[in-house]
Amino acid sequence: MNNLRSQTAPCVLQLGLCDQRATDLAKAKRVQKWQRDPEGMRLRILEAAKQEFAAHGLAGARVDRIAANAGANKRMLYYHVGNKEDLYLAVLEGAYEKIRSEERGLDLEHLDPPEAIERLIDFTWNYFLRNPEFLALLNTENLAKARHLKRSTKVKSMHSPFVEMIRTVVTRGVESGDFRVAVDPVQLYISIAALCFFYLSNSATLSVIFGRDLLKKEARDERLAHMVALVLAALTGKSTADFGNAVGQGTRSPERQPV
Amino acid sequence: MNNLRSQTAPCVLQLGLCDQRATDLAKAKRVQKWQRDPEGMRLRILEAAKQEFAAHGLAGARVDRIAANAGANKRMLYYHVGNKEDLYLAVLEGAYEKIRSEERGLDLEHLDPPEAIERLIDFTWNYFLRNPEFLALLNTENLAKARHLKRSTKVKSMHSPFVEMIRTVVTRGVESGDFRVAVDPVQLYISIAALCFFYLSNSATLSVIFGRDLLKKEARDERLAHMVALVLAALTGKSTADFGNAVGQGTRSPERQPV
DNA sequence: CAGGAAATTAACCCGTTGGATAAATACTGG
DNA sequence: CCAGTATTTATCCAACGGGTTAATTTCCTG
Repeated sequence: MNNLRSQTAPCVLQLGLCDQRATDLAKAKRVQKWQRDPEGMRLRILEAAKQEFAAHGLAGARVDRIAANAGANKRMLYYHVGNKEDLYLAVLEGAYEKIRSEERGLDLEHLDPPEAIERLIDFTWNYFLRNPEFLALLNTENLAKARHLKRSTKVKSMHSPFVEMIRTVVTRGVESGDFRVAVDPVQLYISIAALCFFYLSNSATLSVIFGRDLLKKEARDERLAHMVALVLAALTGKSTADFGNAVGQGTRSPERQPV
Repeated sequence: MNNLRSQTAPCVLQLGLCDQRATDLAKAKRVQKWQRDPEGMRLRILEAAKQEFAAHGLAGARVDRIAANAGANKRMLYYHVGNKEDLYLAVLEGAYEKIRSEERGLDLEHLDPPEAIERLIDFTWNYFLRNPEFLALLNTENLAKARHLKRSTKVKSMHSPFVEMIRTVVTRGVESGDFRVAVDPVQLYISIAALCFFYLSNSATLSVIFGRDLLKKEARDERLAHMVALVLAALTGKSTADFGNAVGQGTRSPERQPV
C-alpha cells in the first residue's frame, strides 16, 4: 500500500531544512542534515519497539513501523540493537527492569502488614494501568513459552529480593496477629498480580461478553476496592466495608446489565 | 526452507494407496484417491486452526501449516471457512461456545453456596488446564483489543445466563448466612477466572522469574488449594486448613527457592 | 449412466518483510 | 585541517505468505 520507506522521518534537530530539500538542494549541502545521537537514537528505537511489540505481538510487529516511529531508518535498528528478536528481548528486559525497579521503592518494611499489602495491590494495579504495554509484552512472551526470557541472564536475578520483601511482610503480619495464616509469598504475589493483570489485560474481551465498560473510572475504582477487600479479608479474616459496598454497583445501573 | 506445499497430507481413508503411488501409477487411476467429507474436513480445519492460532497468535499463524495439519490443501480453508480472519473468528466463537456449554452443566443451584463456589473454581481451573489453547486464544484476541469478538453476534448472548447462575449462588449464600457480603457476581467471576487464568497463562514467564516449575503436580494442587481458600475465606470469613497449609510448601524444598 | 454440482488438488500471483550492501555524511583525535 | 571512524541514508532482494485461478475428481440425481 503506502511505501513505508519514504516515510522515514528525518532525525531530530535537522535545522528545519528537510522540507525544503526540493527547493534548494545545493544549499542544503553546506548545512548539517542530521546530528549524531547514538544514545538518544537507541532509546527512541527501544521505545518505538516497545509500543510496536505491545500492539502487535512479536510476529505482528513490523520492523519498518518501528523504524518510522523512532524517527529512524530501518538500518539503524540492526546497527544499534540487532535483529528483530534481539530487539524484542531488549524491550522485554527493559520492561521487567522498570517494574521491579519501581517496586523496590515501595518500602513496605515500614508499614503495618495490612497496609503494606494494600499498598502493594494499589501499586501493582496502577502500574499495570499506567503501563499497558507491559501486560501485552508478557502475554506475547508467554505465547512464546518464555523462549526468549529463558535466554536472558539479567532477568532471573532481579526477583528474589522482591519475593523476600513480601515474605517479610507476611511473617510480620503473622507475628503481630494481623494475619491468620502465613501464606507462601510467591503464591500471594501471583494472586495479587493475577487479580490486577487479568482484569486489565482481558478488559477488551470481558467488556464485550459482560456488556459493560470495565475501564471507565467507576469500574476501575470498584475493581481496586474489590481486590483489596478480597485479599485482606482472606489474610486478616476481617471483612471491610468496601467488599460489601461493591455488591450492586456493577449491576444496579440498567444500561450496564449484561443482556 | 522446506516447501509446505509439497507436504499436503492426502485425505483420510485414501485406501492405503498413496505410499505406493510411485510403484504403480496406472493402477492407482482406477481407484479412489480421496473421499468427500465436508463436515469432517471443516472440523479438522477448525481444530488445526485452533492449535495454530493458539500456538502462534493471529499474525504468527501460518495458513499453510493449518492446511497441512488438517490434512488438507490451503485452498480448502477458503472454500470451507473463509479467509484467515474468518477462520480465526470461527475458532474463537467455538472456544467460547465450548466452555460456556460445559459450565451450563455445572448445576450449582443444588449445592451449598460455599460448595458451589468451590466447584466453580475447581471447574474453571481444570478447564483451563485441559484447554490451554483457550487461554492463548483469549490473549491473542485481547492483543487485538477484541476487534473480532465485537463483530460476533453469537458470543454476546451466551453470557447472561452464566452470570445469573453465579448471582443466584451469591444471593443464596447471603441469605443462608454462609457469606458475609453479597459480591457483584461479575466481579467475583472475574476474580476467580483471574486467579486461574493468570497462573496458567503466564506460567512460562513466572516459572522463569521465580525459578520454580509452576506446572508440576504438587505446584498445581497447591495452587488450587490456595485459590479456593482465598476466595472462600473472603466470602465466608472462615479460614480453612488449606490456606494455612500452603504456607511453606513452595519455599521449603531448597531446589525450588528463587535464586 | 450421463451430466452437473460439490469437493479437492495443483500451480501460480504479487505485495510484503526481514535483512543486507554500499555509499554518504558527521564527528574526533592528531 | 585531514584522516579515519562512527553514525545515518538510500536502495536492493530473496523468501515468504495470503489469497486466487483453473483444472481434476468424486458424488448425486434424474
